[in-house]
Amino acid sequence: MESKVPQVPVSAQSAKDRRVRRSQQLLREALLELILEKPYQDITVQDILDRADVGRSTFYAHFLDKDHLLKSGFENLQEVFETLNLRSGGKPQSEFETIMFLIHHVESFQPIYKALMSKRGADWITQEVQSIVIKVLRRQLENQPVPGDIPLEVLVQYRASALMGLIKWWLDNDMPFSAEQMQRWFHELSALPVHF
Amino acid sequence: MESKVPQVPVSAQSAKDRRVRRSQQLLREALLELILEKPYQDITVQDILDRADVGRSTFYAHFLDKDHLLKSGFENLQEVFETLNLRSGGKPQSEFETIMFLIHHVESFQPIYKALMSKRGADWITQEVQSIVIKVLRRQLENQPVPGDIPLEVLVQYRASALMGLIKWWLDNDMPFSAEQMQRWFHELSALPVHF
Amino acid sequence: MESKVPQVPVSAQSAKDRRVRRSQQLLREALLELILEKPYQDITVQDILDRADVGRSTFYAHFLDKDHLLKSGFENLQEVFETLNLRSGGKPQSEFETIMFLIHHVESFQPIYKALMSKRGADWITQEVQSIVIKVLRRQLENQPVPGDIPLEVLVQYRASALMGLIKWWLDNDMPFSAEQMQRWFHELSALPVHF
Amino acid sequence: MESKVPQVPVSAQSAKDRRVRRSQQLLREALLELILEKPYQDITVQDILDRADVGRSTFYAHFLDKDHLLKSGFENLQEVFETLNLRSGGKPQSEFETIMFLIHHVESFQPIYKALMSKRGADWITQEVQSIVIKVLRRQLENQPVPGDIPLEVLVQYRASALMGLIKWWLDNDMPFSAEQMQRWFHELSALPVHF
DNA sequence: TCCTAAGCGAGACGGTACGTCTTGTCTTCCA
DNA sequence: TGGAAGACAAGACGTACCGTCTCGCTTAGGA
Repeated sequence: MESKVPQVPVSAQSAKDRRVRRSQQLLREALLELILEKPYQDITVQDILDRADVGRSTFYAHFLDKDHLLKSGFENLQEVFETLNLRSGGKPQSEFETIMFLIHHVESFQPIYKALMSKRGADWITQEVQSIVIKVLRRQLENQPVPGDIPLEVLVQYRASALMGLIKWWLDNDMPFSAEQMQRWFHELSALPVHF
Repeated sequence: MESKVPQVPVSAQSAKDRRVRRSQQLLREALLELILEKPYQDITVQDILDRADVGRSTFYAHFLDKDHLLKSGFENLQEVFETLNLRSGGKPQSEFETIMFLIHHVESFQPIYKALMSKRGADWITQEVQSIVIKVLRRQLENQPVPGDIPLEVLVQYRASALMGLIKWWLDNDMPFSAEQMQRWFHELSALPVHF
Repeated sequence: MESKVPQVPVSAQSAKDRRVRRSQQLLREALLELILEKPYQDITVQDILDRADVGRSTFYAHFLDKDHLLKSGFENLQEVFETLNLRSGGKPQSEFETIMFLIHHVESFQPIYKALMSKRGADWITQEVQSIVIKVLRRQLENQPVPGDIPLEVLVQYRASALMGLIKWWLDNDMPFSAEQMQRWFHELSALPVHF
Repeated sequence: MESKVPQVPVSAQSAKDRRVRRSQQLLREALLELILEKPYQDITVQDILDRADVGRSTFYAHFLDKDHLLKSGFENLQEVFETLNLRSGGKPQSEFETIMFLIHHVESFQPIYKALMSKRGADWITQEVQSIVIKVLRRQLENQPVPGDIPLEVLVQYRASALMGLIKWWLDNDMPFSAEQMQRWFHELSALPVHF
C-alpha cells in the first residue's frame, strides 16, 4: 500500500526499496505462519521477529503494531471487491451475483480466511471484513428498490450479517458444503419467513 | 448468582457471605461504570480496584481476571432466556414470539447491552451473547420443520446472525426505531428474497 | 510474658486464660517445628497458622509479629543468665566462671540454639543473644580492673564477640568438640597475642 | 568486575556495554543514597528505580533482586583484600600487619561500611564481610604456627569474630577513636587472658 | 575505487499492567 | 462477651510485553 502508485516502473525500483519490501514480506509471512500455530492474541511481537529473523526496530519502522502488520496483508481486499461492480464490461451486477461472488471468493482463499476469521484469528479482523462486505452490499443495494418502508441501511445490515454469519459458520466447521450449495441455501433462506 | 436457589432464606446467610457478595458487587458495578467511560480494553484491573475501593487480592480471590468479572455479571442471562420456552403455561412459543421477546429484552436492558456490545465493550461479549441466542433459537427451531434440504444448523446460524447483526446496528446507532418497528422489519426482511 | 506474674493461683485461672495460653503455646511450637524445616526468613505467618491450626486474628491478638512470637519463647533466657551472678551464695563469680557457664549452657540447650543461631535462624536472634551476653559480661567485667587505658566497653565488645563467634562456629559445625575443650581453647586463645 | 581483565582497551568497549554499565552504576548509586536515608529493609525496588530513573525491566535484566544489587557493589572488596598478601614486593605480611590493614581500610571507607553494617544495613552484609575477613585471616594464619593443640579454624574464627565485633562497635559508635588507637588496643586485648 | 547514506540486526531501555504473595486490620460468628 | 475465623486493603514483588532508542554493520549508488 505504501507504494501503491509507483512513479517509476518496478524494474527501476532501488535496491533499498527491494530490501524494505523483503523485510515487510518476511514479517507478513511470519505472522501468517504463526497464526496457524497459535491464537493471534497469544502471538507477541517478539515471536514474529524471531520467526522472520528481523530486528525489532525494523518492525516498528514499517508497522505501527501487530494489528497494522496483519491489516497490511489485506489492504488489497477491498480493491478486489471494488472491481466487482465493474466486471462484465461495466454492467452492474445483481445482488445475487454479488453474494455469489463473495461466497466463491472466500472459498478460493479458504486457508487465509479460515486462519483469520476463526477463533485463532482476531475479532476485529472479522469486523473489518464485515465492514467491507457491508460497503460492497450497500453500493449494490442502493441501486435497487427496497420494498415497503424498510430503510436501506437496515436491509444492508440484515443481509450482510446473515451472509457473514453463514460464512463464518462455514469456515469454522471446515466448509462441509460446497460454495454452490451454500449460495443456494442462502438464497432459499432469504425467502424463508419467520414462523408464526 | 452463585446461589440462585438458596436453600436458606437470605436473612440467614452468614455475614461472611454477605461481605463476599458486597465485594463482588462493588467490583461488578465499578467495571460497568468504567465501561461507560472508556473502552473495555483500556480499563486496567487497577482502575477497577480504585473505583470499587477494593484490594487487589480481593479481586483475584473472587475472579480470575477482568474478563471473568465481566462474564460473571451475565451468568443469569442464559437463565432468563431459558425461561422463554416455558412461558405461557409451558406451551412452546413460535419462532416469531421468541425473536420478538429477544428484541424487546434488549430494549429493556438497553444501557447494559449498549455498553457491552458496542465498540467500547469487548468483542467476545458479543459472541457470548450470540452463542446464547443461537442456543435459544436452535432449541426453538428444532421443533419446527425446515423446508427443503437446509440443515437445521445452517438455518439457526443464518437467523441468529441476521438477528444479532440487526440488533447490534440498532444499538450502535442509539436505537432510532422502536422495538416494534425493528421486529416488524425483521419479519419482512426474512421474506425478502435476494434480488436476481 | 503477658501473664508472667499471675495475680491468682494457677488453679483458679479461668478457662479463658487456659485457652489463651494454649493458643500461644501452639503457635510457639508450630514456629519451632517450622524452623527445623526451613529458614526462618521463609516462614510466613500463614505457615505458622496452618501448622498451629489457629486463626489469623488469634495470632495478632497475642503477638505483634513473627519476630515477637519467636522472642517470646526466650524471654526467660536473660533471667537465667541474671541468676549467674547470684550463684554460690551471692558471691560474685570470676570472668572465667561466667564464660565457662555460658559455654556449658549453650551445650545444654544445643538443639534450640542450633536452630536459632544457625543460617536457618534469624540474624537478629544471634544479635539478641549477643547483646545479652554483652550485658552479662559487662556486669562481670566492671567489677575487675582493666589493664592499661583500654575502655571497659572495648574490652566487653572484644570478649563477647570472640566468645559468640567461637560458639556460633561450634554450633554451625555440629559441635565437634566438648564444652570443656572449647572453654580451654578459649582461655588459651585469650592469651595468644597477635603475631608480629 | 564483569570484564576485569579486558582483552581490549576500555576505549574500544562497545557502546552497548557502556550503556549497561551506566544503568548498573546508576542503580548502585541510587541504592547507596537510599541506604543513607532509610533502613535497607524499607527500601523498595521502586524506590531505587525512581531514584536511578531506570525502568523496572532494566533492573531485573541486570540484577536478581535488591540484595544482588547491593552485593554487586562489593564484588571487588575481596579483591582488595586479596592484594594484601602480595604487598611489599610479594613478601608475606605478618598477622599484625593484616589486621592493621583491615582496620585502616574500614576507616578509609567509613561512610560505606557504616551504612552497610549498621542497623540501617542488612544483616547478611555484615556476615558477607565477615566471611571475607575470615578467608583473608585464614590464609594469613595457615602460614604461621598455632601453639598448643588449637585447630587452625578455631583460631581463625576467634580472631575474626573478635576483630569484626570490635570494628562493628567502632562503627556503631561513630568511631570515637582513631584507627591507630583501635589497632593498639586490639593488640593488647589479644594478650589479655581471661581473669580467673 | 572509494565514500556515504540508509536499511538493518541486535538488544538495552523506560514504562505499564499483570497475577501472586504476605502482612496486619477489621468484622462477624460462636461458645 | 471475648477469643477465634478468615475476608479484606494495601502494596511489593518478579514477569511479560510494548514501543522507543542507540548503536555498529552492511551495502548499494554516486563521486
